[in-house]
Amino acid sequence: MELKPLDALKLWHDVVLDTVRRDVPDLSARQLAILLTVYLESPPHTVRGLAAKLDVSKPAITRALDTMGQKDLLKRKRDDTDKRNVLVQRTVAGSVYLSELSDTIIAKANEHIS
Amino acid sequence: MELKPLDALKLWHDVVLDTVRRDVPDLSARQLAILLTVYLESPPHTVRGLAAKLDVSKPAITRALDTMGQKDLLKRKRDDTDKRNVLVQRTVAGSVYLSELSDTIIAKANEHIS
DNA sequence: CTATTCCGTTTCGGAGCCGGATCAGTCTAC
DNA sequence: GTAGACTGATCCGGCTCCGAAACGGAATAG
Repeated sequence: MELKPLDALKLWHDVVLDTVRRDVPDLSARQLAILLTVYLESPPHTVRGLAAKLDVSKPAITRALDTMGQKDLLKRKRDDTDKRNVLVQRTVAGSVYLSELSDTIIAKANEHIS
Repeated sequence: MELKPLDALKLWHDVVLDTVRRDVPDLSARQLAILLTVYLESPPHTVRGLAAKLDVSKPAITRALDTMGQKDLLKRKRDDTDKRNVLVQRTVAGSVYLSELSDTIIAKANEHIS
């Protein structure tokens, strides 16, 4: 398998264009990074941990969790063992959203990679 | 070659995370879509054409050209044959930016696709 | 118990982006 | 030449997001 520079950009172009057009729900790069991190990396995920991993401020994470939580893509849960912590958890809607994104990527990839 | 759903998401995760961290210059999804369209699709590129292709308003394109022009990623040029039109053209800095993006995508892809 | 540290949230002023409506400039039909 | 169509840019009020600082609650050290 071989992914050439032009193919890589075309793939990115097609997927980004797709997400821009069907703007529901449109996530910022940060929000998407948070969503993907929570779904792909092993728990637990805390606000502080996510802020450190993405190298952004804590309020930015809190706000992203607010908006994505409102869209049911993610949910908060208090840590019972240490009630200062907030654990970020997955939802069904979030899984569906990423599943669709995955489908889009694969579909576009098949057009460019051979 | 085979790109599985999980691989696709991991690839997206790695690249998005990379772009979020090195935030200079951070482009919105729309801006990136414009940039990729101008560099990948055949000219000419007008404000109206880009607005139609991305399905966004004209002011959004004008503003995106302002900010990306300020960063030298893109430049405007009046159409000599029809002076109503503005032709969006490529720059060296824009090519470099996309080249680096391409490198990142390929590097991450090689970790996930086998 | 008290002081300190750590956590996530909220406040604050500021900056950026949004689309609808409108504008000035250009081209075209007649 | 004049009316109309069409271009990209600008104005406008509104909305979102930003990070630094301050906050309340929870855990920890002494």
